[in-house]
Amino acid sequence: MRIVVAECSAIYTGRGDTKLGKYTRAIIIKDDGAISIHNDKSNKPLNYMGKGSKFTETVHEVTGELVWAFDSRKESLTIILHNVISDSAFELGLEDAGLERDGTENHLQEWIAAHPSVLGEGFQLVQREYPTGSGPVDLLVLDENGKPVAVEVKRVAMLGAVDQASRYVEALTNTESETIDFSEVRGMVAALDIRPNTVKLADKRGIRYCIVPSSWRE
Amino acid sequence: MRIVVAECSAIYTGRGDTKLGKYTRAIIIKDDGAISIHNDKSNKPLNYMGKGSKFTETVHEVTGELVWAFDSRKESLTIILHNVISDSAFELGLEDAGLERDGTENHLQEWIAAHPSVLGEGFQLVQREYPTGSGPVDLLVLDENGKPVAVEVKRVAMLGAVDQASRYVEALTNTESETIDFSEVRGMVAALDIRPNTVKLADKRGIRYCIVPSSWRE
DNA sequence: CGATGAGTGGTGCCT
DNA sequence: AGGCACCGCTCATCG
Repeated sequence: MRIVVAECSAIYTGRGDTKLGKYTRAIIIKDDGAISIHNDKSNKPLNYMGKGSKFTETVHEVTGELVWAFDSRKESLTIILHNVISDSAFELGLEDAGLERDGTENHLQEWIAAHPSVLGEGFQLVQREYPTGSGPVDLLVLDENGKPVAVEVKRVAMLGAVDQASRYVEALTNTESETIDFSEVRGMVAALDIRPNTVKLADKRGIRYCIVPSSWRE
Repeated sequence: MRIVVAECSAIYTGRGDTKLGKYTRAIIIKDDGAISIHNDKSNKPLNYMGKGSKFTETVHEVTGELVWAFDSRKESLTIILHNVISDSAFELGLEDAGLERDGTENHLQEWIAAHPSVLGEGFQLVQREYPTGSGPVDLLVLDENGKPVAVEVKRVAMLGAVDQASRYVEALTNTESETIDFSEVRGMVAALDIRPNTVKLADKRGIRYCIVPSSWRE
């Protein structure tokens, strides 16, 4: 990892276009080729480029300043180094095992699949990631009457979760299946937290919802 | 900006839970209080904490290692410094003007507002960011027959864009207004690029769509 | 402070 | 490689 502190400017073109005026910033170049420009605020870099870009260093003909260009297939980032203040490198190694996550939506989905009764008395799991014409739904379950319910799982449910559930119901209705009658399929949102506006929208759409107790991991 | 290179471990609890095993990494502490832990791959930090967390430094009773704790209302990040390799600070200043963007969705929205005929012959702008009961819609326009159309603007439209348009139509239908009759309001997606599945969903929902020519900025 | 949506979102999974 | 949805998304904005 190389860290260059310099007064610099930058221009990016690609998915969008951005310009960065002259100021002192830190430029971080990682061993895998990823590069980012940081000021002294927030975690996100101002400009960046993923690994795999082609690096070329040139010297500006007139000013004599260093110009760094990072080019990939569809994007390019050009940095002008007006004044380099510091340039240091550190050997971190590349075998970092990285982050272990727990309590993700995927874990929550697994847990609900194993405990379908939290969704309602007598609910039974049919399948996780059940395919619909509009992407797979997190859980397909049968309610106490044996009617299918498409369940969208979220840690925090907002409006988009109800939209997703609605879309799955829309896609499943009129679906032909040998084992399940989808003519009366309904939608449901299961989450650790559901926002009030989201509840309102769910009610309006006839989408049910279920709050999973926050102690679910025990 | 302070950069500490150290062999470290970390534990995060909050929105999820993560663990970071012992390895050499760079810890970046910015002047606004944001902190992030980086290995030598990719631009994204492994762990991080936004500005405004409370920092406390303690010494582990048994091992004598430094322990850094960053706590905010709902989250906490604890870093154990097993071995500090380097510790340096740079003065970058806090007046950075930051990034100037161009070609954003907002610019596209402005442009369409100024050129409503790209949406269709005889279309007229009513208002940008028109409030609905479900968030403001990007553009409210009148079609060639004077009927209202709620337009969701995207650079690249995917399924969610159709969901948003649907939600605005749903919220506007039955809306009382002195100047506009919303009983027949329709939805529309305007974008530089619309994915095939998104077109299919729009057709099914009766949401119109419009592809803005990529030369729009000229 | 919560609510909502943009972003050069990134990243992983599946077709 | 493209489509699609999750992420401790982060961040700005607006109420």
